[in-house]
Amino acid sequence: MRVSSKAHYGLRMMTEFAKAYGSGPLSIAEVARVEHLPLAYLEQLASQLRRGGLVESTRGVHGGYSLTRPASEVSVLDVVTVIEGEVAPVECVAHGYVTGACQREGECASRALWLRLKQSIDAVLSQTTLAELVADQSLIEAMAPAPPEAHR
Amino acid sequence: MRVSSKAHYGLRMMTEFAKAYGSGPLSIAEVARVEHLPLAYLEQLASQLRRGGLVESTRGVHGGYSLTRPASEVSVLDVVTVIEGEVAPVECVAHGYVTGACQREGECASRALWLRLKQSIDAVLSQTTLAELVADQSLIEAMAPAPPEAHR
DNA sequence: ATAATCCTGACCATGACAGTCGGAATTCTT
DNA sequence: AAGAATTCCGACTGTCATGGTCAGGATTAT
Repeated sequence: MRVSSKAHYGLRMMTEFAKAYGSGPLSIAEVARVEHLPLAYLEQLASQLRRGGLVESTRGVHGGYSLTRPASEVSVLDVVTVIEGEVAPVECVAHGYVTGACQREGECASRALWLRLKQSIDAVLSQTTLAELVADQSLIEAMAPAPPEAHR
Repeated sequence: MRVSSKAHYGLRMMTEFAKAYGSGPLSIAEVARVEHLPLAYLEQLASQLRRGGLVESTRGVHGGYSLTRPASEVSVLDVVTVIEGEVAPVECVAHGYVTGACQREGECASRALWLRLKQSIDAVLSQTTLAELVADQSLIEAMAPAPPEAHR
C-alpha cells in the first residue's frame, strides 16, 4: 500500500507546472533543478503526463510544458492515475473489470471491503488539487522562511 | 496503490483460520484445498503470520494453525500489516520516520496529504474484522447457494 | 547555424513478488 | 518402533515493476 516514488516525482513536477501556470511553458531542466530530480527520468514522466492529457508541450528554445487546465482543476488523483494507472487494491474493483473474471466472485466476502478501500483512497486523492498544494507550500515557506542562501 | 496478492492470500487463509476457530488447528493443506492456493506458498505466509503473532502453530499429525485471538479482534489491517509491512504511501509518514530524514521536509506541502491518505486507509482496513468477513461470506452463500456438485 | 528544448526507444540494475523444492523436526497413530 | 501428517526453514528461480541512464532525432527561437 504505497505510492511509487515515480508518481511522487510526477506530482512534484506537476506542482512546478502549476506554479508556472500562466507564465508560459516551464522546461523540465528547470524542474530538475529546483526539485533535484534526474532530468532524463523527468523527461519520461513528462511524456506520460502529456499523453495523459494533463500537460501540453512546446518544443524549441523557450519550450517546456504547461498545464492544460488551471491548477485548481487538477486533482492529485488525476496525476497518480496517469502515472500509476487506476487505483485498485485488487483487480476485481478496477474500472474495466469483467464480471465473472474472478471465479471466487460468488463466495467472495472481501470484495466489498476492497471497494470501500478504493473509494476511500479515491476520495482523499481527488479532494486535493494542485492549487491547494501550491498554496500550502507558499504558506509553509512564508511561515518558516528558508535561511537566505549564502552564495550562488 | 494496490494490495499484493500475497497479502490477499494471507487474508483468505486467515478467514479460513477464523472459521475454524474453536475447533482445533487447521492445516494449511486444508486451506490450500478449499481456497485453491499453492500449498508451498501458503507455508511461507503462515510462518509470517505466526511470527507476526496472529496465529499459533501445532505440529504433528493433527496439527495446523489457529488464531491467537477471536476473529472479532483481528482486523484486516493487522493481517495486511504483518504481511506487507506498515501502510505508508510514502516513507515520511511511516511510524519509524525520523524527523529530518527527508531534506524537503521544510518545504513539503504534500506530506499532509499523504498523512490523510494513510489515516484513511488505516481506518477502512482496521474497521473490518475477520469475523465480519466470515459473516458476510456465510450470508452470501446462504443467499446464492452454489449449485450442488453433480459428482465427486 | 546553433543552441535549447521536447521526443523516442533501447538499455540496465535492483528488488519484490510469486512461487518451488528438499529436507529436517515434531507429534500423533498404530 | 515405524510411519504418516504436519510444521519449519533455507535456498533457489523466473518474471515483472521500479527507477533510472543513454544516444540520437525532431522542432523551434535567436
